[in-house]
Amino acid sequence: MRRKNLSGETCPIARTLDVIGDWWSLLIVRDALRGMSRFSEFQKSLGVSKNILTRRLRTLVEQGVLEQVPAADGSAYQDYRLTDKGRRLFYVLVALGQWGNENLERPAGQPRSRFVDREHLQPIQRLEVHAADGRLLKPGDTMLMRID
Amino acid sequence: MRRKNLSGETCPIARTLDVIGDWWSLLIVRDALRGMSRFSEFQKSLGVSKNILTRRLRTLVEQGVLEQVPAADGSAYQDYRLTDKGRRLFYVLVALGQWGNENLERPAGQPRSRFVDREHLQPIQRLEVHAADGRLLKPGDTMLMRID
DNA sequence: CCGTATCCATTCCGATACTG
DNA sequence: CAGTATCGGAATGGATACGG
Repeated sequence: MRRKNLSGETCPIARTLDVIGDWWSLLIVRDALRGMSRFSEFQKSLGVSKNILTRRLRTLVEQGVLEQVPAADGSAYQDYRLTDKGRRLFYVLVALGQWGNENLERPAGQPRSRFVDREHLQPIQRLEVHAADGRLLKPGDTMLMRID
Repeated sequence: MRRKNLSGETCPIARTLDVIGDWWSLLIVRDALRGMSRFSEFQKSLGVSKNILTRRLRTLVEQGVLEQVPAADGSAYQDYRLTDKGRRLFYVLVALGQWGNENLERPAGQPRSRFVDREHLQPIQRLEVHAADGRLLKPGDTMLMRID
């Protein structure tokens, strides 16, 4: 049988995973956040074959995460740009990157790497989760899922 | 050919995706954050077949996201508990959930759902990213990846 | 340079049947 | 209840060749 379709789930996490719950999609968004927009840039950065890059870009466009605009350099092709919706995946990527930096071994001799905002060159220090009453929530706090 | 192994990448996002960059893993962690620990609980919640649940649980244990402890109720089986490392995926799940709630359609008639901390019953209000100089970073700020 | 079209290998997922 | 074993179908990823 085929993989389950989560788009009808109540849980927003499940619905999100249905959209970008794969590997390449999030890495493409990462590169787009770093300013990449051309097919060849993504391909070079990811080392992925062209046919599957095509497929991923297409579904990201279909889902409104990316949009195609005529290339800025006047070439016959398209630029792939993040939509606002796609740009908001920023938080997801920061969370993934922070978890990796703090919880996974770096391969020997590899430096650390993280997002920096281009204007002020300030690296990201931390990610905070605030409750409705203003308190800061920590990973240890027991959670449940509430239906509003 | 087989899928690329990202565990040797410099980018922490890529390394993280190598560990939990699939569907079921993150949904299992979600349920574990909600307090689930038993095989049957996960299976019922996820609607996944038992053989693949077994596989996922095993790899999550291997990667140190879950650990097996003797069942609290004295039965012959195991409880699957989040390790600290696994518990820190909290931020990733909050980010995914927030993105889903704010950027995806809910299926018709479905209510909203989100994490609430069990003690104070406060729902999560927002997620913030702070730069090293204290400023708040927004999705629109252009980012680049810096190697430290 | 930017893709599309094939083809093949592998992996993944689900159903089912079985065990203690 | 908590798995394991096996099977088949589907989706995925990669190599490669081709076309605008």
